[in-house]
Amino acid sequence: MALPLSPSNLFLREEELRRGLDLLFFATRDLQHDPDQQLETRGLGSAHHRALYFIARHPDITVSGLLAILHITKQSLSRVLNQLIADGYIVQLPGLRDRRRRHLRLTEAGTALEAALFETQRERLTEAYSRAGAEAVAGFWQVLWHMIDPSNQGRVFEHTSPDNTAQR
Amino acid sequence: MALPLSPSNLFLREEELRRGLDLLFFATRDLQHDPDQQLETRGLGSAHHRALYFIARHPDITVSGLLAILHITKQSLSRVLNQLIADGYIVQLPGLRDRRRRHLRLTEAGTALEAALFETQRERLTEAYSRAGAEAVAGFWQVLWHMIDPSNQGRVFEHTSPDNTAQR
DNA sequence: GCATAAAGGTCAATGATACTGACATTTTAT
DNA sequence: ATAAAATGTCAGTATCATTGACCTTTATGC
Repeated sequence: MALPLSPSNLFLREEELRRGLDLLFFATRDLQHDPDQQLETRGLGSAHHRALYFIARHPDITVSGLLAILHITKQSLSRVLNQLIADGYIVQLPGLRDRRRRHLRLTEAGTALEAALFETQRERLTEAYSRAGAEAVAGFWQVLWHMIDPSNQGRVFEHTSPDNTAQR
Repeated sequence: MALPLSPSNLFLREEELRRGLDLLFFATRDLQHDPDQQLETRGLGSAHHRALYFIARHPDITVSGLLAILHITKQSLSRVLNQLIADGYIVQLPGLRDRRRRHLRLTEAGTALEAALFETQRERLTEAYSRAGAEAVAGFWQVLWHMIDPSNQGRVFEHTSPDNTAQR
């Protein structure tokens, strides 16, 4: 017969793990809902939002770099990028050091759109952060950080790639 | 000219908000990847997983209740539920008090499948919780909780509906 | 210099998940 | 008796993803 779990480890019981799954589901559900109207009026979807977001986050990221973040196929990404290019939200610039690489960058319109989409999420995020407090936010980051595959953790905040030399 | 932000509010700057978005993306991306092989071998997808999860979480939930959680149309949910019923993972039981309602319940096979899917996520979650510590987990919950629309917060941990009277 | 690999693009077919709109059934409530 | 609620279904469509095959351009290793 096993002893009851010590109180300090109660947060590892199944109910506490499922509570985290519940909260993650509802929070991301509501958070992703915010930019939707904004996107719909321009004939775009969540896939375009994700691409815009990470190009804003990592200026001059290559196609491979974006694929490594999004974990989709290049055919899927290609469709999304071509639409964003056709609509004038992003541009591709061949690399100087390696001209096979296409570095992705937001145009002025793309920067404006990405900022508008972020604005729809800002209030929810600032409300959540300020209601929870700075210490809670630190914990929030910690737990999420450790949920990420260690092999990917290194890439999360890598904002300047070692080869971001693009024309212009 | 505005004064610089006070250090106590630095966590509300845009970079800190975007950091949360980054972490949420990568953590949920990796977390949702875990059950995928398990699901694929049985011809199921993430939509089936979500339904199984919330039926496990809220035994005897009605179709309306599940729709309110998932925020999809009844046509979309119907397809998913019919597959799960056909495969013997869930059953529908008419309500005793209101026979229009269909209460959803996992079968033995459904309970086993849901448990197997949860197992694929358990290690990642326990690792994250224990590496981050109990205090961080509390913060993790707090921030996510405040990200949820207040109108929905009440329903998050409502495990026994006021009318869960189902046959058998 | 030449073979090979890397980075990227494209065509075609398909699958999973979602949507709108319309309509039907059963049961409850007024 | 009629209206409304809860659920189901048919039909068509959109979005986002997949696999597989093939191609071009450019870089690298020998």
